[in-house]
Amino acid sequence: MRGTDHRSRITRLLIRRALTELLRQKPLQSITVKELCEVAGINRGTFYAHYIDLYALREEMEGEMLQDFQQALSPLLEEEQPDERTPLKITAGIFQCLKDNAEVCTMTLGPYGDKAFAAKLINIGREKCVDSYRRYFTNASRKQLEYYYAFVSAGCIGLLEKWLSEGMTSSAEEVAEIAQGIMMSGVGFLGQAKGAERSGDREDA
Amino acid sequence: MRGTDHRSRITRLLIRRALTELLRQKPLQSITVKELCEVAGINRGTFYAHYIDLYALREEMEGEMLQDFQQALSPLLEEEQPDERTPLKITAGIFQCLKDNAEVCTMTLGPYGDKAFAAKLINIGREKCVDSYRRYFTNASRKQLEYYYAFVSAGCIGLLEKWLSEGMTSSAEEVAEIAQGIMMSGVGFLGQAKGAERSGDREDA
DNA sequence: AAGGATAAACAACAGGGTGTTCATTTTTAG
DNA sequence: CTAAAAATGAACACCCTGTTGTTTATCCTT
Repeated sequence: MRGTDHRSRITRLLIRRALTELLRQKPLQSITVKELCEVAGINRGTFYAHYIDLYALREEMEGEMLQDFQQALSPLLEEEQPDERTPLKITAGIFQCLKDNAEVCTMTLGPYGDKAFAAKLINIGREKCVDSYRRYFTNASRKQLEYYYAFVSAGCIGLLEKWLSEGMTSSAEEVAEIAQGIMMSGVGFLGQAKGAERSGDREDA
Repeated sequence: MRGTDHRSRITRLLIRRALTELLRQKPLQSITVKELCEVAGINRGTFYAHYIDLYALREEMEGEMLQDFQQALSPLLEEEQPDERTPLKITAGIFQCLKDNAEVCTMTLGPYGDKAFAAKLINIGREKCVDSYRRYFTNASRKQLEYYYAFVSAGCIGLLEKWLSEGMTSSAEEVAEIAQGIMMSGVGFLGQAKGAERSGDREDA
């Protein structure tokens, strides 16, 4: 990588914006360096002065998103104020962080996103969550805990994709409540089933 | 596509096997026609005699998997024997079908799989499921139903990926029970939480 | 079994993207 | 203002692509 020159920073910004733009339309593998440089309005040689290839570029951007993500999460996961961090607040914090990084989310988790990155995201939370489950559900088998995590982590990303596809019009809290509700109660989240109906108090609009 | 000649069928078999083989190692976009032909042991020109490009090849294979899938599902979804098709049996049938098509599943849903195909799979069940939900959960909003489906369909695919990564050692029924359990009860699937413990009857080994 | 038809193998081609190098111009920083 | 750093444009050999034309092998029919 080149230095912290004013021009260097601008060039890298142009490159990143071009990639974000192009990843809205097609997968990385269908994007050529030449194409990206035309969109960015820079010389092709200049690209190679900054990055080895398109994959290195995406990796850098994903890495920064990952840092943001972990940083935004750390206060929520700290041991110091266990009274403050209710499950819902943690979930809401996660979705808020995702909303703040909407562009990168689209890039990495949208239709032309990077499956490997999604897997990485999931893995970050895995141990912590499974350990946490294990403390509360002492009778569940390790296998059950792992499968539960596999399901709900993928489910959350599916939810996020849906949210993205709708332009993230709902608030982070709202989506977090949905995720929370499903993870906690399954279909129970949808309210009383027909036939077992009662004077319903539910949480929809 | 060429005719049904004996040689043609063998050639196509070789091509398909080569693609399946290569997709274990890298995404389609990183595979060249040249490479595939070397693996398949055929001439590069011969490939173009059968397929337009690698994407057409994959599409054909995915299409066949999709047909298998819908065919395996149709008896489960028919209206004729509604007493036979309990939710668990349907779910088990789905996972059994996925297990029968393990190779294609790895190809399309594994680490180097095709996000678009997963999305297509999800969309197939969407309307049917949401309509079905709507009948049972008359008080839930459309948005809740859609978000619930987005979550659990993605969750099921996440579960499938986990299952695949473990070589599908568990039975289809077992995985179906897990999926069913989570979808129905959320964390409740994991048994009684600590603090609210009672003489537990759970379903693990 | 012979012969016409079909498909595969082979070779050659232009076209386009890659990654690198070099000389040149522009911009930044001291 | 000057020297260093960065961007540019052009050129390059390389590899993959997709196509075409020719030759060889295999098939199906008679």
